[in-house]
Amino acid sequence: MTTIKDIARRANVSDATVSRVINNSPNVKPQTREKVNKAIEELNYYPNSLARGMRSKKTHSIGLLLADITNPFYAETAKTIIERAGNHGYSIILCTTNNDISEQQKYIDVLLQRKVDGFIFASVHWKDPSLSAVIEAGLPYVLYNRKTSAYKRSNYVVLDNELGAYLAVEHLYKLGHRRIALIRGPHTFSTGKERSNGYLKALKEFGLSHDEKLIVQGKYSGKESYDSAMKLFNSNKPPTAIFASNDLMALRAYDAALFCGLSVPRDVALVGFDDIEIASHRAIGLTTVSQNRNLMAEIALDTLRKIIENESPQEPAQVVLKPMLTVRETCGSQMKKI
Amino acid sequence: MTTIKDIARRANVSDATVSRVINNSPNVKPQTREKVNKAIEELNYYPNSLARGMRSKKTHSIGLLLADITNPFYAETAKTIIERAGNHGYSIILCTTNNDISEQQKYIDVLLQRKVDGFIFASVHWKDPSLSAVIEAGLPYVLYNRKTSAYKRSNYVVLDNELGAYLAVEHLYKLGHRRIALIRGPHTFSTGKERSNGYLKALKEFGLSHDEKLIVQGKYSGKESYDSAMKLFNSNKPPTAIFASNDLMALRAYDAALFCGLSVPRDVALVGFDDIEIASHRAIGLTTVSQNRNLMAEIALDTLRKIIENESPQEPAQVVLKPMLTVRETCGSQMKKI
DNA sequence: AGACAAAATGTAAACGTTTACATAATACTA
DNA sequence: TAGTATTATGTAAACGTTTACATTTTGTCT
Repeated sequence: MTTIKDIARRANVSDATVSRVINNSPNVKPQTREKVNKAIEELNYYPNSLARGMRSKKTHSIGLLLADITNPFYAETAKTIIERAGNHGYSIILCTTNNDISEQQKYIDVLLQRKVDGFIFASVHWKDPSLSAVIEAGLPYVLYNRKTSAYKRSNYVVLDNELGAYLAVEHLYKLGHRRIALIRGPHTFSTGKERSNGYLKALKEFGLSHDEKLIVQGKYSGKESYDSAMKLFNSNKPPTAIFASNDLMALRAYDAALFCGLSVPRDVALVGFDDIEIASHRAIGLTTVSQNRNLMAEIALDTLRKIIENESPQEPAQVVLKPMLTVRETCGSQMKKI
Repeated sequence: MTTIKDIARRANVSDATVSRVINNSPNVKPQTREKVNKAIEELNYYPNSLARGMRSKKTHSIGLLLADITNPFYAETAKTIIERAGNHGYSIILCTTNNDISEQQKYIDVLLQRKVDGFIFASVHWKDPSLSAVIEAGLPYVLYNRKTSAYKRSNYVVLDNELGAYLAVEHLYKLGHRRIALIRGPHTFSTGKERSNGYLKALKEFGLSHDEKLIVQGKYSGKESYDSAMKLFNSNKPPTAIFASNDLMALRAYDAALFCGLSVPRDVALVGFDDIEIASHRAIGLTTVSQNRNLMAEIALDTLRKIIENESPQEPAQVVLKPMLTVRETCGSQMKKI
């Protein structure tokens, strides 16, 4: 391993000067800089991040905690974050929690040991004690997509989920649907809760009765939503439309509908949430609540970077983005006459 | 920050003893161990990974380089790797290269500075000089999915892509198809090349003429495959079946077919490669070459871990897994009579 | 040319561990 | 019980940087 000392010896300067060159310190004679760079080149030297971090208390690494990287929503936002971080000299340590708080806790501990400069969470629960370790350590963090009740002064960037859900149901209502079901996401997450709220709000506003039979459970990934949709279709008064709390769930419902021999949208209309890539495929054509994912991820990263680099304990950045409805084929323009 | 010294003082032992406790060294009196653990508990101490890595030359971190995390194939394998690594005390630093060699080179440099214990690559090109830095540094690495010609003695775990493609074309042939097109992946990757080879081999074997007009270009992600499929459909002798080099490309072709008013599989049959999650959705039903992704990712990680932990420079581990064809709806069981 | 300010460089400590080696405590043997 | 082997603990150096401070060099002004 060639170290800063080797360079120093070769260039006939002190370690400190080499360090100055590496760090682009202004006060170094151009001639010296050149000498040092030459030695660096010749010996194929690159600095040791561990030693740097050890001394300077900055590792230029960020912990990113996601529920599930196979959910396209997270994959796409992670991509944005990783690339943007890389462009600014930060590396991303990626951890996936499977929505398990104790997993998250475990990863937070690991990342604290690794001395990350900050955290980005897209994995928090509404009740989530695990952030306390981060806060005690005094490390900056930003939440995206999901908020938590545990720390009101968190930095976050989220969507107006209630509005999104409202728009979805409104659309269905205007198409003539009156029996609109909800496959709700887990209420242990702000997204699940808020989207359910938006659904209920719309029902009330349009004078539709709140029928508990039309509300079924789902998880954001996995097969549960499929079974829940089946339950809806097999009930004695099935819905004419379904709003699902995310696209993955909507796709499961779609799958279940096809299994039941139902046609979408003729027999049942479908709206999802997230606008993942596949939603726009012509074989799917999922109507969905869309959000500017890139923007969300960008804001999350930039906010964190600003906090890390300024160290200024300003007011928490709390951004709420507005969703819009992207209309495709799964709702049709007419509802089936019953 | 509470350090090992604080613990030592509190427990009335030396730093070395604390270190021994932390590292589960055998030679420490149970009573002492308890004393130390108590102090650790009380002061809420956790060791500093940077300092550890600095001294012990092991960071328990692994660099994972992928082309594109939004491709479900990579997302799913990454998930497996991240989780499995976490279970063994390793953290994953994730980098995405967008199939750009210079990006890859850049990330390799960063990861070398960060003193990762090893690399996992699913991003290598067939001609790929960027690994040389890893090899010079003497760090272990494992390739998965793609091989490279640059280093014959690399550890890798890949699929028998040629066989996979052959199976796909064979299936189409047996269904009666004689004009079978290929949307080929970039030949700058082993996967693209090998899958094309399998296609050609099958053509030859079944006595089908090799028609260059039936072979079009695609990239593994992005819209290019859509345009290429359009070209096929708009030609004066369109194919009755298409084999695409991965599922994402097959989905693009599917989309293009629908845009052209073609029915799948009545007007055109479709086979993909990878068997990503959405392929099994009933609205899609993509026939595809499937592989045991979990297995591939598991082997990749376990192989790397073994090398890291044994340090033994054995024979390179070179694993080739066998694919199988998963038949769904996009081929039908009959071809259209022309 | 001399005095002073500014710029460039050097020195050495510090960051928080692990580890080779030395030493002390304990257990075992005859 | 003395002598020895074994186990437990301590000491101090080392890992490769950065940085506060000290020192030297260079430049500016009269």
